[in-house]
Amino acid sequence: MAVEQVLRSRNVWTREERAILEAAVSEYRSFDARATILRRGASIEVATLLLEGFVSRHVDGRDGLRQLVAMQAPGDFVDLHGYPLKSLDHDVGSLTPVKLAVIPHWKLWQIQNENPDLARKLWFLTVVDAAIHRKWMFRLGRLKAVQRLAHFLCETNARLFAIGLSDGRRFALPLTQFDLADVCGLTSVHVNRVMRELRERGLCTMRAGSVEILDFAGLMRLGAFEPGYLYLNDDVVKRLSAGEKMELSEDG
Amino acid sequence: MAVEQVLRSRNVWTREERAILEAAVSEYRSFDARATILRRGASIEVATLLLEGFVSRHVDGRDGLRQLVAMQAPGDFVDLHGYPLKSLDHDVGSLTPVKLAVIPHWKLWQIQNENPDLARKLWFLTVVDAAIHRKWMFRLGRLKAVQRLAHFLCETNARLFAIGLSDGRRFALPLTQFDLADVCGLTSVHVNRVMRELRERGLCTMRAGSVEILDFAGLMRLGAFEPGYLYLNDDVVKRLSAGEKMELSEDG
DNA sequence: CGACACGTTGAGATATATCAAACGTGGTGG
DNA sequence: CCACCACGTTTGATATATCTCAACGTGTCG
Repeated sequence: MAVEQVLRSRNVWTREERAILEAAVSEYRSFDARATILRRGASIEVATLLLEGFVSRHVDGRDGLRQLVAMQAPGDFVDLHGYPLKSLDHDVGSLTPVKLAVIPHWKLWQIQNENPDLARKLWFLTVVDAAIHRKWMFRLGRLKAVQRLAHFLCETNARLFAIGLSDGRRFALPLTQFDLADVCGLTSVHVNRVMRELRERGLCTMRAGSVEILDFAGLMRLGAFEPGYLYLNDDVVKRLSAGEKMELSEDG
Repeated sequence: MAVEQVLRSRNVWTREERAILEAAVSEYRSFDARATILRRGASIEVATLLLEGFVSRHVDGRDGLRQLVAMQAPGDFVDLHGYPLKSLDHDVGSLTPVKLAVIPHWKLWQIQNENPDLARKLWFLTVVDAAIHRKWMFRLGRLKAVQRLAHFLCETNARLFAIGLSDGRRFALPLTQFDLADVCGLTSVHVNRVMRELRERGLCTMRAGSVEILDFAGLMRLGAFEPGYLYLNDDVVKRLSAGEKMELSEDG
């Protein structure tokens, strides 16, 4: 059912693998918006697949300093890093109401023993996370505020496009300007001014949790965005730059 | 020989696992300082273990913008992410003269099939990298310049201590102020002023590639450094905070 | 209607970048 | 041995990006 469905979006799983993963689910969970799903340091024994909604992974300092280190969309595992690590170094929280599927680590261990091919795909997902982390470091360390926002919006558009949650130009993004600030290492006040600049330059608007990209090429140029690091399928990238709407394939 | 040796430092490998990894080495390589080891986008078929020297992993933008995303020390794999990814999203270069051991991906594949326990330890290494990436994001996004340097120096001290390359207070760090700037998302001019501040506050000095931490507790406090995200052994962390010199164990 | 969360704007403060120059210092060639 | 150069460090003056503090607007929900 739901798991099978959500795993179709990315083109990485075979039908058989989707079935194995679905069979490994021990439990389904739901959370309200803005709930804490996992607290840093807690030891964990399950992996969590996001079925619906958006999840944030963030590092908190004292003084209420918060840095988002990842935003997860449906089809993503939110804490797969916890399988080799045993406990997480950061917090996980819901941005919207979410539905999750829970897979116990011991079932992943079983999968690892019986199906190394599938194991390597799970490993792959965690290193793609790491690749995205690296781009975020570049963004935080070397881009100006307006470029950081531009880059993040391009990235989000591409990722959501790949799972059918963006048509290539518009998508729902349930983040406040405070959240965007925590993504980009800025204050919410400055995010507000930068969003105005993006609007005035005719690149992009965001109102009521809904993003519309008016000039994707211009936004990509401004944010120095190149999608390679997302490790999406070539055809997705092509359709995205062509502005076509993505069709979900029936099998991988 | 060399591989066996360098893998002893971290306490993660059993003697047998070290032997398996050593047997998987197909080749040894050396590079001069400041050489390019791997270029972004190149497809790769081998994993590389660093035996001697320091390696940088960095993302380059146009305009010569560079952001270091990791610094690797002996015992680290420099491109293990490339095994699931097939091609890397970033560049790898030597900071000093380096010696490397090369393990073909097909041997890792063999290991993955025959030894899932060892496979999970390799996976573990890549997700520890990701955990460090996340802390670097926090550093870049939410800490001030002086805190970023303080945090990086604490981190480096801890990591080098764990492999016997720091006595807990002093270590060789072959980075210029330009490199430190690329680590911390700053300019080299500002790094210079911040290093002076650290010196004047009696926290830390760095001359001729050699770091001396004068007040580790103070430096940790300033940089909000907590070593949990490094996933070091508890006893290493204890000895580090106690200021003891680390002994290398004979077996893991 | 009031309370609350979020967005918007302004004025002024501060951290960091930029540009420019001088200063070691170790190596190299004459 | 000196002259010179390449490279990294140090310092100063000024520019700019971003933050901070404060206020006000706007929509939603009970």
